[in-house]
Amino acid sequence: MKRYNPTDIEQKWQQTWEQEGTYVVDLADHSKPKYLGFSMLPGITGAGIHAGHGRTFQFSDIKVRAKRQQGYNAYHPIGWDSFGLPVENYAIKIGKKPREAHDEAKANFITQLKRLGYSYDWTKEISTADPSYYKWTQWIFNQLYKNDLAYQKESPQWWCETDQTVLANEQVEGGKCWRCGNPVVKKNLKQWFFRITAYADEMLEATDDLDWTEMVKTMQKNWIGKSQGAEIEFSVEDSDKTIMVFTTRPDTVFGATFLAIAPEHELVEALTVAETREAVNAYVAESARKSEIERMNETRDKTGVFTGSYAINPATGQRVPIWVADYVLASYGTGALMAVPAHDERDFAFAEKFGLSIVTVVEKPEDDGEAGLYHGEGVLVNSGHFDGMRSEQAREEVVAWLEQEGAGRSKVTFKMRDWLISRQRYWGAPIPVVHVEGHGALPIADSQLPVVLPDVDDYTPQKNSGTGATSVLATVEDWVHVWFNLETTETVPFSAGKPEGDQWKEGHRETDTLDGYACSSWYFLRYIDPFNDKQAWDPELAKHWEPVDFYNGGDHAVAHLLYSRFWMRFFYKQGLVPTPEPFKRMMYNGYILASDGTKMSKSKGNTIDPLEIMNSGYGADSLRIYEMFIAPYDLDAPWDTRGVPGAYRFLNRAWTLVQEYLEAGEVALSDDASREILAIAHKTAKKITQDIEDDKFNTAVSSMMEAVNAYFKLKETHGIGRSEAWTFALESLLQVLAPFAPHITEELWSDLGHTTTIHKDNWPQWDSAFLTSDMMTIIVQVNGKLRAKLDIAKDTQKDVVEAQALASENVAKFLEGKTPTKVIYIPGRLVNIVV
RNA sequence: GCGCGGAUGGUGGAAUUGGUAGACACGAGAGACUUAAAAUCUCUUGGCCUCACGGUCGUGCGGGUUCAAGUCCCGCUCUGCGCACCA
Repeated sequence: MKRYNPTDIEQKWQQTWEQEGTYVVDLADHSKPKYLGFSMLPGITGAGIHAGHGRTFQFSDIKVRAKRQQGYNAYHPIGWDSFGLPVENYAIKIGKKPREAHDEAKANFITQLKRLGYSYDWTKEISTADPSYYKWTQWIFNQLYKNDLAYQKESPQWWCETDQTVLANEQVEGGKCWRCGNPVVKKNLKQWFFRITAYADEMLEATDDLDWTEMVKTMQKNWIGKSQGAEIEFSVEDSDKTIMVFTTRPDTVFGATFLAIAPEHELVEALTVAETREAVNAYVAESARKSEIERMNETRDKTGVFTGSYAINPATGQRVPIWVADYVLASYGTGALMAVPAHDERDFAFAEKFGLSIVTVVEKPEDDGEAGLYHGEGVLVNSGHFDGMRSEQAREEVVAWLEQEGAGRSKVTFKMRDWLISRQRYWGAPIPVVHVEGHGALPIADSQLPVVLPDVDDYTPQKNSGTGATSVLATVEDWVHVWFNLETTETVPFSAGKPEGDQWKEGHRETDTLDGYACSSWYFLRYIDPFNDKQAWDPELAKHWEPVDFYNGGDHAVAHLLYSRFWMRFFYKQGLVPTPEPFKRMMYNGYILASDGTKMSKSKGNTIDPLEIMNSGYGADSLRIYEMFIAPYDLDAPWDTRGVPGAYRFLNRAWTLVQEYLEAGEVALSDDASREILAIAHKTAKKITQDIEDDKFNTAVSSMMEAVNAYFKLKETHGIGRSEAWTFALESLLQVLAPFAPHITEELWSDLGHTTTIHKDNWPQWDSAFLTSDMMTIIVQVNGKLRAKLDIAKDTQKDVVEAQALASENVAKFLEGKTPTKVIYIPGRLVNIVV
């Protein structure tokens, strides 16, 4: 009998697929329904992938393979997240130039991915660091700029001293840099931003309707962080100045007994009186010295200092002291708040510490134990003509009243900030802008894109330290220094000499580069038109191919997915894409943990290299089966070294079935035997189809194992060989197994005499006639406990079933002669006898 | 602190969404084949009582609803993840 040798057959079929272009897609072919699915763009952060990454890529492979077999024009594209900090830091680590380090590592990635048998269309591979790609990233920057969604602003921003660059809010994780893990500090810098907040509200609203893993949706909603509230204006006593505060509880305005403003607030200086000047200056200086992280992580002890000024509470008309306190964030709301110590924990702590007055304005329900502080809803007191009103209602009425008085209005505030996209690092797409003295920062004409990243010998950020917060590009004089045409927005090198005309001005290129996340926020659109040199993509193709039908990954729950949604929404408004949301289905998958239960990581040396598993003789298919079988997709699961051999045993049994079938010749089966075999075949085909649709890959595998086990038993009782039933059973098994184990199924498919690939237009049709039996199993319970089972004809009437249930031996024993008080019959399922 | 999950055999995990708890796999044990081993095949495998038939307990803990609860409700414990002085 022919033996199962994965190494031989896998290599053979991979070559065949490549030669025959099995997975190559004609993007212009719209004759079949389309299916576009892939996993998050792999980044080059090391020399290759580990088993956990492999699992991630396989989810989309299975989804797309199944659709391809089901007759779709199914496209599984691949590309590389080549630009950005991860790649550059990897290059620094191995002491090579980024391009070189990237290309070398990429070769390993390709070897691994090809060996794993993913059905990528390799002819359409893209890389975000190719000038033909980032030309369009820069073009998108220009479009955003034109639509007032890209701007430059000086403000305090997160700065990573180790990586020598600013970071977006989304890239600061618990006060640490997402790449190097070192604490970050706030620095006041002039930076480029994308105005993602312009779409905050509509993205938030669209989130609920997405078919995405719930956790990711929740995280995104929290990140956007919408708060409905009001802005209330407090006038400063003996001054024409006013302080605007934001609050979500305007109903408590009568209880606002002091104001607290951030140390960075613009009015700190003006509000400080002579007697307090020294103390305030010291406090502000100390706050500035401390990083925001320190302020956060230090004790939650409230600190602050009185400015000496008072404001007037517009509701009560009373004067309230104005304090400077670092628990007020300059970057949220208005950087100032009205403190209502009776109804806010932080304000309460502050008031207690500094002996400020506490006025209750919402009555606490009796059953709420906490003393002196109540932040729930209730009935208003001490609130003038609002007394007796419920706080929910008062919230609106107080705002209406303040509005009438000209002292406030309702206001929505978001936690999400604009997306900081400039980086002081070399390895990224240059921001296509020239600074011209007296004219500001001006984008370069689309026709002159791409602004090519110049090659430099030493790109490391250390090279540049001391020159300030700019990238190493600032040192490339002949690249930076240009003549800029104010009319055409074209540039020529400064060294070429000044062209004719007053419109040509001396300028300097922007030396910051775009965040790598910018490059990966639109690649799903380039996938559908990867060679277009006239436009980023053809909107007509986008109409056909977008949105992405299936997307998955185990990271970037906020940043990448939020940015991509923002850009897609922008493109939608520009009429460039057919939908505002990029990913129809987004599956957020768990990780493979090392066998010790910790996260797999290169630095810990606990990674599993898929090549090693495959080379040890088990091959890609066994690895693939195990990776799907190990756990449901959304769970983290520890790697078990004995799992792959287990998967191999299953494939080997499937192999044995087919080989025995081929060697046996024809076999005559009784009708009952055929029916038994076909019942399993049809049931399995249906179950796997549904499981793949529902992303239940682990139970899909176990169902196939059950089928193979059942066939092993049936082959003993009825014999195996050529026959209608066995042929259908084995062929349908191979068809549903093909997305999981593409090589062995292709080999066996060919052994069965097929001359075309199993991987296209090949999916079993199940017949529900085989799924129903004319018998049913009825569970018989007494008082809810299982006592007997009945196998009876399906059309048996209710009273007959009940009579038989009552009559069965074991049941009678438990009835102890008593008459049942109640008999419950769930048709086709169970009888419960209550005594 | 707030938000979202999770807790089922020795292990990873199933369970038609209120209806046979523990599918499938790993591990373990026994047997067949073999001079022997590997591979392969077959059987057993939640605890306790019983030669068996069967019984009994059992899905983190304590209550509850129901004919019936792993599943629903209330109150806890532990745990993973995210956000974190967001007014």
